Amino acid sequence: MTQPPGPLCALFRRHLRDVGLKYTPERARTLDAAFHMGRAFEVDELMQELVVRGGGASKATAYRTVRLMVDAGVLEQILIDKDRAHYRISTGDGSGITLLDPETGKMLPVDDPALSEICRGIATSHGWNYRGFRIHIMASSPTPDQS
Amino acid sequence: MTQPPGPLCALFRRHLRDVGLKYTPERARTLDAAFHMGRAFEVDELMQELVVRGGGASKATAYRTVRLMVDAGVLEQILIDKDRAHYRISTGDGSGITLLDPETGKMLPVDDPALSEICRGIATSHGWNYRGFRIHIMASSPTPDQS
DNA sequence: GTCGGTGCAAATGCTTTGCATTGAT
DNA sequence: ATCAATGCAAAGCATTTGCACCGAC
Repeated sequence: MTQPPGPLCALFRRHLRDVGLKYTPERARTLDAAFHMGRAFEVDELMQELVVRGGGASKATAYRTVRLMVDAGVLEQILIDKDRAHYRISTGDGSGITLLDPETGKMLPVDDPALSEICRGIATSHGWNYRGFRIHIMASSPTPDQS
Repeated sequence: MTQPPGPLCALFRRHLRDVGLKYTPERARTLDAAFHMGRAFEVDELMQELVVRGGGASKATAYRTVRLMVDAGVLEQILIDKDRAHYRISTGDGSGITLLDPETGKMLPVDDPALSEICRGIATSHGWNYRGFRIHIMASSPTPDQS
């Protein structure tokens, strides 16, 4: 059973402690499952992954746990589809560029320093106080076969 | 009564004709109102604007008309908030940049042709088939007083 | 025994849809 | 008369919440 990397786990545990909740085996399994999705996912898909890994969760619990992970900064919500929320393991820096295939959910974080400068410029030129940016570049990934 | 620019109107009328519907005064007013929002808006806000301009619309009609405008390519849906759909006058290229104040929820769609080129470049340099991009620039909006 | 965890079902809130009425040609 | 537009209320759907029961310390 591969464990998620320490930092994620620590982040989650710290948050749970801060709000007076416990790091239960259930929640550990959910974190584990989220980490092993390896791509953006919906709550539904996370629930399926939990079942596959043994020991599912009710809809209510799944949603509650996902929210906890978002609050903890372990997951971030990404907006691809108006109807269903998608999540992924957080990039952690609040800003980021992500190549994203809307169909498969596959993601690839990329970097481009020039973009952050441009974004900052756009904000200031409108008189806004720049904080950060998030870019989703929608694209079809090369070959769906080779995950 | 300021009319929306011809191209938008033409786009809308053409689509309506294509699907066998009419360009009624009601729809003209809705297009007009959407154009004059001058910012991203929710369906609710569009309904309020319609009331202000005289002659509101029922929830059902408002939603239906917004959908028609999206289908026509006059509006595009922007994904900022999971709970409510936001729309704005289409930039035409399926991509969009939005200034977003996380605290107030205020949004301002902006344009920057250079960015789409950069994003396209990023996607292709990774071997992905570019579709579009979405940029959220987080920033604090200026105080409303000095608008 | 006290707290929090969980699941079920009911509630929410945005959005869509069914249906009867209304209006235009 | 026909065909589409409109409004109301009901339906849909993802998500949240109320509540009762269960388990750990």
